[in-house]
Amino acid sequence: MTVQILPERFKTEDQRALVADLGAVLERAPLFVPRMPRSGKPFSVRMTNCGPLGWVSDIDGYRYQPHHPETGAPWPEIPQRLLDLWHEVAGVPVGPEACLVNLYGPGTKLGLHQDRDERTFEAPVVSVSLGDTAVFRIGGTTRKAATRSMRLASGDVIVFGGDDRLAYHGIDRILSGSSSLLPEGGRINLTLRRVTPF
DNA sequence: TAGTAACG
DNA sequence: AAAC
Repeated sequence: MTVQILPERFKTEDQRALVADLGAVLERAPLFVPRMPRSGKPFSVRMTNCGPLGWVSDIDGYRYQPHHPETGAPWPEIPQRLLDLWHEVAGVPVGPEACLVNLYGPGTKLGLHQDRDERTFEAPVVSVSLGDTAVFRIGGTTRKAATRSMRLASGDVIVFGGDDRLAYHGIDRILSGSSSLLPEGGRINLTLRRVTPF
């Protein structure tokens, strides 16, 4: 098992500081609704990004690009405390290039998927949970592999590395009202990724 | 197949 | 009815 869980890696004070950092990101890079390739069906999660590259999905497919799909502006910088986290836990001599910001409200789900649009899988994916607890599902590296459910609470960090870098995972449900961290409620997930080889 | 719906 |  190379999925590493760091429970409550961020205490309340640092979680609040992260939320403030994200407020600045959201001002410059508004949330957008991703859509499924081909069908154009909308996701229930809303997204934005920070970093040199951002992950987007629309009718043309999944990809990383350097600009916001609606404003055309470059993504804002990744907040320093997230860069610090990466350098502490990722175990690679380079920084992350993308930080996907996912906002989950009540009823938001994200189906089982792999993070596989990067051009390198050498670096792990580092994920931070903030706000309401999520019912998270994780499986193996094939769709048929058994899955298990676990809860992710505010401040928890997961590192997907090694054999589990390509593990299928998703969000079954958000436990609304389980945290008071976010003024509007809901959950934010931050996903730090290296996109290009190093 | 990062989506949905129907079924048991 | 919700979860799977």
